[in-house]
Amino acid sequence: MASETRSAESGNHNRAKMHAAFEAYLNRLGLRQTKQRKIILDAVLNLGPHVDAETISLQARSIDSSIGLATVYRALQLLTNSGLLVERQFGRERAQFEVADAAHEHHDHLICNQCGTIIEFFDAELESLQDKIGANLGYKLTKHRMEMFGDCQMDFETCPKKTSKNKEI
Amino acid sequence: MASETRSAESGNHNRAKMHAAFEAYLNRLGLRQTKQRKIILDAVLNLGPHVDAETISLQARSIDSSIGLATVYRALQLLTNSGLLVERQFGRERAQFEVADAAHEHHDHLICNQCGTIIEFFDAELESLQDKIGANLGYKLTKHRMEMFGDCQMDFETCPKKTSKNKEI
DNA sequence: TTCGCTGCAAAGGATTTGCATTCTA
DNA sequence: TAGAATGCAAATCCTTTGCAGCGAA
Repeated sequence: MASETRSAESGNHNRAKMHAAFEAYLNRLGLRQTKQRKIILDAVLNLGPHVDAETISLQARSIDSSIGLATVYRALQLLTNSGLLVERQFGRERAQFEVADAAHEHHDHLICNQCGTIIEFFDAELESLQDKIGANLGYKLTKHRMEMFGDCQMDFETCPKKTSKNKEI
Repeated sequence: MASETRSAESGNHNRAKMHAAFEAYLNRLGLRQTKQRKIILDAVLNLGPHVDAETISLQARSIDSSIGLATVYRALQLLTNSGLLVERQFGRERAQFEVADAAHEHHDHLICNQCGTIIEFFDAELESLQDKIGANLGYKLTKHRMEMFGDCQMDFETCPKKTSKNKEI
């Protein structure tokens, strides 16, 4: 009702702004700009909102096949430290990186049991209820993570990822 | 307010019943009862409500030093499959096992940023709000996971685990 | 006497690190 | 040119697997 959903399409963030922010971050720390880092950031921006390092690596390699996986991980760490990306861990699976869109700084996830599709949403009522619960327990909350699992209306037979995300975590 | 907390002390589940249930499970599948499996179940019951495989292994080895880590992992898998334990993954850290207490089938977690203390709680309002959000997004929820992070009142200087749990996940 | 179990060691998968070389500033 | 960054391979960390011998039923 009060929840707003974020679509899964990419490219709704300002590419130039992201690159500028990354460059600024690198400069601030006296680090260097390299073509690999630019390519890796582009790869993240080109892919969907939830990507793992291997996918990013493949995308980056399609631009420059010499880019090593270690470089991808190192760049992702920089991007995460700079605040441009957020790293998330769903269950035991490989880490997922997502663009920290300033317009949607915080959101939660709804994950389809069958196909693994991840829907992002924000719900103000949920946020305030959480703060209230934390306060009742004597804690001042600094952050939280909430993942809901459910069944979508996809054609499960053809869903490429079906069955893989349905474990207890 | 409506939230109920579960204390972190161990031993509030019926040890004999757990062993009986495990034996029944093993029998049902034509598997064998071994002293290792009994020791490992005991280790879990003796330790707190959130234990990792290594801690369980150490506890089990203190009873029988010949028990191998692989045996611990295999037994934990059986215990998880039988429904007696639930395996949880917090961030990138090692998996935590917890006794699936029938009286508290579902609960969420509040984790202290400083010391890593895990508080379990259940809040009916939160549960129903989550279902509502899922329904609004067109999903029928099957389960969810919610983790809140906050600061407790412990003496941070002496807290053995401080700083280790405060990463973005 | 069967096989399921065990312990050990080796294998796995994701991520990190060491190091000589390459390249940015 | 200095030293940061790269690519590669080796190393980690947690967990799983293969296998020969052990032991429950």
